[in-house]
Amino acid sequence: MALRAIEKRSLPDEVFEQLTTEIVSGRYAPGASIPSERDLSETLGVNRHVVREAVKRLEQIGLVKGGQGGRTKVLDFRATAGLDLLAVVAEHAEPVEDLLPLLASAMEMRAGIGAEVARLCGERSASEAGGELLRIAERLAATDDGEERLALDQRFWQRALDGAGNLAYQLAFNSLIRAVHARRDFSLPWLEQELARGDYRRPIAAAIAAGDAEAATQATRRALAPPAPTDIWPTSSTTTEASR
Amino acid sequence: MALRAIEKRSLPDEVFEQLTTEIVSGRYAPGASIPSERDLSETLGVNRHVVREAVKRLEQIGLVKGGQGGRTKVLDFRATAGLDLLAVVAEHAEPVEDLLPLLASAMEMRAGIGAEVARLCGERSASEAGGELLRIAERLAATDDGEERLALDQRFWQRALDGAGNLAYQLAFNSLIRAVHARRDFSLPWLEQELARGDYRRPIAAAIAAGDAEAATQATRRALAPPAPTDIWPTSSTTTEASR
DNA sequence: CCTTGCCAACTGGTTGGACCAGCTGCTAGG
DNA sequence: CCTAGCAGCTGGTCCAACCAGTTGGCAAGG
Repeated sequence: MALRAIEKRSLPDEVFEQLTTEIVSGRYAPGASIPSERDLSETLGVNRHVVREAVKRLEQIGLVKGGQGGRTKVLDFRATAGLDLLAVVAEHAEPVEDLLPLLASAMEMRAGIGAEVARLCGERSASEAGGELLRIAERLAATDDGEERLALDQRFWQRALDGAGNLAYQLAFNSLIRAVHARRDFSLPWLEQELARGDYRRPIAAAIAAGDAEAATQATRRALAPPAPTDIWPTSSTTTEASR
Repeated sequence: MALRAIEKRSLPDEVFEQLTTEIVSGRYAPGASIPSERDLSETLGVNRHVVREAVKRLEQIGLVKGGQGGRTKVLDFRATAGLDLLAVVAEHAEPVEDLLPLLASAMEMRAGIGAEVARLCGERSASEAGGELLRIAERLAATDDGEERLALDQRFWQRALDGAGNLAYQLAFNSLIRAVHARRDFSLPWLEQELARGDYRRPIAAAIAAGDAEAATQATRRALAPPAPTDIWPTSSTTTEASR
């Protein structure tokens, strides 16, 4: 049963990826213009409508800005794009070295909003969420499979987010998850080392169940505190090889 | 000089807005299908490409999921969409009552990541950022104009984010800002009451400048702690009237 | 009767070609 | 030298097909 769903890539997907890589890697610098739709269409050998759709998607996530008449210009995504961009950048970061600080920042944010979500969940729905969180934490402590851990971890936080009742945190979490999933090869080792530091979800679940919001925050902060990235990801061997 | 840039709304923008409103307001429930591109194109009196672009944008932000052959289905955005959706929902929330918890959640998140950003900035670039933050805080304390306060507040956090050196927080901040800007009529009063509670940025800046990360976190938490939404936004009068 | 297989109708995906509308930069006229 | 104006570029929209999957119903076979 090692079968997975086939990823269907449409032509606009393809174009979108190429353009994204060019921009994220800096080959199209902020302020510069990307080629016209007609040029791209000819260069890439696809219809202009296809190019158009890809460019429109770039525009939506805040990588470029177009406008009738003028050329389409590359933006400084750090200033204009939203959190959804994180997954896109993670997927297309070109020197893989650029990827590490990026994923580290995502993990750091995960720790930050995790602590806050634990607090809110403890304050707002300790009794409702507590039991289920404890149950998930138990199963998390029992399994050894990396993929299953990742899934359970996600469910754990999903439940905590429900309890926290904050849409913004919920959506932010979704964005982060997407970024992390885009690079499982890097995120799985991270999770492994988190678990290697001991049973780390049960104290959180217990604090929430007990309605001790402050303790839940502290437990989360302790559990998700990031180590140095180099402790997890070997710097060169697999890395530079993957970047070719 | 009360002139503002004219907002150009393209046809896809228009279609996108209509569909978004239908979905966010729940008239197209999760799991249901939206009309086919051809139907929409005929109903709305625009070309199918226009409809197509709008639907593709919905797909990108995680409101619907399409696929060749099958119908395009509405997703449960709480589970699938990223933080970028917040601004979209804020703009299209239909019973305006739905808007209040949403903006409250955005403000709550702002407080949470604000505290974290202040900590990181204090840890990582106290000396570089401290001075400028103090200067902005001074100007913030000196002005009375709401719009200028909003702009300065944004610059304050922008500088702190630079100092924190965390791309994820940076992008999340951009997303939140967009959501808040989408509803200035609600966010300006919020900021007003924050300021009414006293000079609130200087303690943060001072703590950062002093390199006391923990104090910076605490000062931020205190300054941005949310009051009950009803203390700021009158529940009915202007609200229900705006919803018509 | 239920199952199985197939096909028609419908969906999104892609193409090509045309024209409209706004911006930009060069150029001819002052 | 400056400026008005036009030509040629850009993105925006439309029409009319055809390709390629999915779906659901219908009919043959068990």
